[in-house]
Amino acid sequence: MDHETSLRNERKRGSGVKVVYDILRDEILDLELPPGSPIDEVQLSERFGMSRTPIREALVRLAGEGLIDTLPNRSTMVSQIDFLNMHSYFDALVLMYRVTTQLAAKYHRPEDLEAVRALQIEFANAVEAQDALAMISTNAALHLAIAEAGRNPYFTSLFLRLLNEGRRLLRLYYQSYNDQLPRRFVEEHDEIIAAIEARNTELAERLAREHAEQIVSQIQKLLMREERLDVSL
Amino acid sequence: MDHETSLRNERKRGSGVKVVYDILRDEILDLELPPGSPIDEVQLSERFGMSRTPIREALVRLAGEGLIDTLPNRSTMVSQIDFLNMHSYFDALVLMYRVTTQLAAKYHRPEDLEAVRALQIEFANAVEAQDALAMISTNAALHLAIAEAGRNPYFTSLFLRLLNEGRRLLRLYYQSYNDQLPRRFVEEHDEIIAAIEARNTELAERLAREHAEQIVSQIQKLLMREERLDVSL
DNA sequence: TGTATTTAATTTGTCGACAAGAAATATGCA
DNA sequence: TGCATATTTCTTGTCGACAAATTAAATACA
Repeated sequence: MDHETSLRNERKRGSGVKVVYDILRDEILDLELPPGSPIDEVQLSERFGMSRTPIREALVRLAGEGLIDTLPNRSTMVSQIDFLNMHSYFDALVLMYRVTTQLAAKYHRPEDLEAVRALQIEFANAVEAQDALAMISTNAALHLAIAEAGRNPYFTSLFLRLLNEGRRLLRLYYQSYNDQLPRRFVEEHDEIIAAIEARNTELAERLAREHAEQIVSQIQKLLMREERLDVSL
Repeated sequence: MDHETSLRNERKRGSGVKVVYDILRDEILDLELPPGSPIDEVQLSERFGMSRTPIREALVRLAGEGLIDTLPNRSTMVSQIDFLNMHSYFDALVLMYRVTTQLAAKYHRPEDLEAVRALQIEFANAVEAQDALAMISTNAALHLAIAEAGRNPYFTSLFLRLLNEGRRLLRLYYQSYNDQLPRRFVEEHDEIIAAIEARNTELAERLAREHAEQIVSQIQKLLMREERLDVSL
């Protein structure tokens, strides 16, 4: 009996949905469940050792965030990454980088910066260790912490969705993170954090914009390369 | 037997959740279910003539959009309107007005403008008839149609959420929409639509910003008045 | 009478089962 | 053999029931 099903009996009432939701969400974002993977309710209920009801509730929440697609009366599967409308994604991502960083410079409190700095150290360590997966997730966590310091839940929730989507995207290409580029991100983060601390909203916004555009152009390069590969097949 | 329960037998499989979701959503946004109202699952299942399972699924979706709050193992109720952090709301609303209108000027197609114009006529009619509820909902529909012409689903979905929240807010104060102000909105809409059609992104963005700030300052005036009333009690 | 502890009632979370719809398979017919 | 139709299998949507958690009521005790 594996760990998940062994929790069957000791599970607190009401905790089942959250467990299933968190695990599936991570598996989708880490591409352990790649886009298009079929989601079978009975299979999941066997795996997690619970009935289909809490499984379904977790699936409804995942569908609400666009992580899975549900065809009525038919199969449900992990949602595809939309490569055709990628520019919409980049537009939204850059704008949210800018606005959340700007607001962080305006509204942050000292304790916010502590959390941000801790994550920046984690990110630097991941870069040093060349651990691409850790880089991806700590980078998202860092920028989310900055967004939270900006104290606008509307922007923060959209940004979270975009960062998650990006986590999936970057996971596709994490091999190509290798040489000098990550270190540059570490330096850019330091500059952004300094601007936030100095409450220099204009500078923070500009740095965030440049940082975001760096990332976007990097992803676009990877996409281009991949598209060329596709064509050449 | 009322209309809703009479549909019990003729209901298509899978349609139940959507029906409950749509009806509850509208009732919440129209303040027929005011903030704080208790949501009882068995009561709803009796009202809609179906079991608790589809009701619960609809509630999970509503909770995902922040329209209801659920305390584990305890009651669930219509979420409060957060008057304390209203500036976050206004910041997000103004930015989404600006960016969606700008993108509409850039990416719209002829058929988009037809839909927008139809809604603008509806809005003008509502203003003429001094029908505040129709004004609120057609205004939201109009700006959502503009956002859809901009073709960025990330912005559109956040904007939808904000417009819904605003629908609830405005519904609180719809009495005070009376004299010359609404007509000004009609004119501003016309100018915005013209700028979009001319593909003048800068002008469209500026007009949308001014329009949004008009609306925000109007709401703020109403809030101020209300706050003063509260204090004087 | 007031407070603490038990008991009952209410409401949510979970379960197992059944039925409807769609896909896969099998059958009938030219 | 090729195609249309019927049957079976599989998955989802819905149901009614039960159990756990919480709240309200009732009882006991100082």
